[in-house]
Amino acid sequence: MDNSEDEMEEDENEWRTSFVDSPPLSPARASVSGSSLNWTSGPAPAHRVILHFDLDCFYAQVEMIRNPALRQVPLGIQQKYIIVTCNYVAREQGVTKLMSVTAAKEKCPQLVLVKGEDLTHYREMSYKMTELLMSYCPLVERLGFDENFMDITSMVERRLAQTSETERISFRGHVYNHPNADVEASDHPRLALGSQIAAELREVTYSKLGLTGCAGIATSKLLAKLVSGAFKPNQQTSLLPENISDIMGCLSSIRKVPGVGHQTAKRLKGLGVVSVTDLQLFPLNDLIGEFGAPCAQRLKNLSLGVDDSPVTPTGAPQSLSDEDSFKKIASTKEVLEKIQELLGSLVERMHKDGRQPQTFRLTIRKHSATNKWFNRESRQCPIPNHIGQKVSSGCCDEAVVQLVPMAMKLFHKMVESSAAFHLNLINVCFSNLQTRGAAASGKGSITSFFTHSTSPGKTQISSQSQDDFFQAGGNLSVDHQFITKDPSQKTEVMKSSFSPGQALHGFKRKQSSVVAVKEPPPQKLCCSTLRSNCAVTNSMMTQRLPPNVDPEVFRLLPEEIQKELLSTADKNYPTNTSASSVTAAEVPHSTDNMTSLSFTVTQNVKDTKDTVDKFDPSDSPTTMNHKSPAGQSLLPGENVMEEERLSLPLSSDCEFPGNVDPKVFSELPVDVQRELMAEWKQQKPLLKTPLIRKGGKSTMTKDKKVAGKSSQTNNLFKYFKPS
DNA sequence: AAGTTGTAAT
DNA sequence: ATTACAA
Repeated sequence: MDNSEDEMEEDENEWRTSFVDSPPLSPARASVSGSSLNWTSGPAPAHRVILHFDLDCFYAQVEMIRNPALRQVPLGIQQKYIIVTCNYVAREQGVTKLMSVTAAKEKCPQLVLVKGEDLTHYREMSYKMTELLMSYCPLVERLGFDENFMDITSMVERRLAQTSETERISFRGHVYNHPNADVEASDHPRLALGSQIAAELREVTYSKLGLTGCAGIATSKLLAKLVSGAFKPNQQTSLLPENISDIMGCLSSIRKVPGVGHQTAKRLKGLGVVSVTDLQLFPLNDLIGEFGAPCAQRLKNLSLGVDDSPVTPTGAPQSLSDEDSFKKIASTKEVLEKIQELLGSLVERMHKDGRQPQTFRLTIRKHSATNKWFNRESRQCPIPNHIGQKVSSGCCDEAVVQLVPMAMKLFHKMVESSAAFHLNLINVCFSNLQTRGAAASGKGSITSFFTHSTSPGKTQISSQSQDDFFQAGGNLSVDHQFITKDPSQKTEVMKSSFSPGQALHGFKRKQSSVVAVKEPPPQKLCCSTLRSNCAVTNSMMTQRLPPNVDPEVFRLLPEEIQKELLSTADKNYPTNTSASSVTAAEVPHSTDNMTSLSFTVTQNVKDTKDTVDKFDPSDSPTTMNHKSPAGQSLLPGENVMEEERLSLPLSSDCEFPGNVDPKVFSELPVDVQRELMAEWKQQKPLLKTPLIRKGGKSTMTKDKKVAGKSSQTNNLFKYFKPS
């Protein structure tokens, strides 16, 4: 324990070096371009402030938003025979994650199950979360569907600079190992400000998306992640440097250290290393012998709570895959059918993404008595251009037809189909995703965004740019001037990746955030509050509300849900005014993925289905009434919405140029909307360089970004039956 | 471990 | 192409 001082010392140094060193690696190219940026010339932050966000029982939350009646019952999300997650009502009754369905039903006979094999809704909500965070600060890294890291160092520094000496800073939420709030926040002003930002972001995700979650605030990804789970659910915790050794020491085994998986743990065990302290004290040289220098050093550092890995913006996914597991597939015919089915939905998803896949991979899992888990084999091959084009251009059926034989070839490379075989799983995957489209390079105005929807291939906002977009001070316009292309870069062409109607996951917003905002935010009172730039005004939305929707109810919904409803209203509403809020039906199958996304309850719940049905949809007004999480009730956020409503011109006030899709328009950040409309009024385009850039770490390898977001069909309207 | 994705390193 | 790791 007397080496804890040393650890911290070391950590401090790590921060320094990492701050100096690492930015040039990833986001830094972006910064190179703006060599004159004030933030680069300003004092370098002493250390980073990293947030880790972790949404509460994510799949269950999404289902509870889709059907609020589920909020009051024990709910489990079922994939095959497993409860992958469950809500807190179920947890109180002893249900846990990854419990078998039978065990869960024993523990909790009234458990309501929702099938969760189709990840569409989860994926969509997940990207909304990431996008929302990105609208405040571009340095967001996803970890799975329900976690995000964020490097808010520059945001914190800015707030710190704005904070007067005499102002008293305090922590929000918990502080690890300081149960009585006996913390002198002024000793840790950056972390304290980080905790405030975290709290505001959690409020915003609740008000806009209806999602609750935990946050950890610390000086590295490792620590932020470790501390975020200290208080659950829906709470946040900060970790002070003097408590690093506490939190590391508390871990029951090295397996708890993020980055130490099953295999690593086994090898460590072979060396007699089982606890975190074992690893801390284990001779580095011996460790190197087993793992090699880089890995060994990293492991040792992790055990000491040292992690200088940067938050690497994730962007659009690098691969899309679809898979299914099953008891047994033993004939070529079944294989073919399964592959066909999987490809059907994968190709459709790929098409919506808009990029063109260049590599196809087939993965299988063979049944085997021993080592039942982790025997996946795969084969991959290039996709001929003409087939890839069919995928991205939407000739899905034709594409599938041509892909199936390719897949079967790969299959035969792995399985002697003359002999008997027994498969447990099949996975199909597109990777090497290429941004499609010819370019339209220097579209000066972002209006081009609508016409041929520029996709920010590797576009990366310079990291500092619009974080704190709405911070007070009103010096906002400053940032944007810097968003110029790096002349030294090849400044690749902005590629168009999707057509206006297309729905993609996405990061449209990324590029729009690059737009300059001429006027400072209307109010000063937003000083300490976060404001999102992606709002659609309430009034704008209510105008377009279908007649059977109670505006009152509608207004109470999270903003994103409202948008989603609106975006699908035209399609769904007229035909689909349907009735019951809960349909008890078996999820048909994956072909149904894209078409009917209606909520379903599985058969095994027939017994409890009545319980659910009892909840009249007309309850939704109350259930959906999001009050702020911790009962903090009316917060800055409310004012913000008010402000935005007041300050944003309504869509009806302004004629769109013919080539502009109002739907797309409505999804833009308010500021961009405002600006566009100003532009249209004056008919004089402002000069906005779309900015491309990239260069990230591995110059070439990553082609991130792209995509817009998907507004899937969905049946949320059924919760708004006119009462 | 179970299930369905995704990334990174080898 | 495969393994490891993560949620």
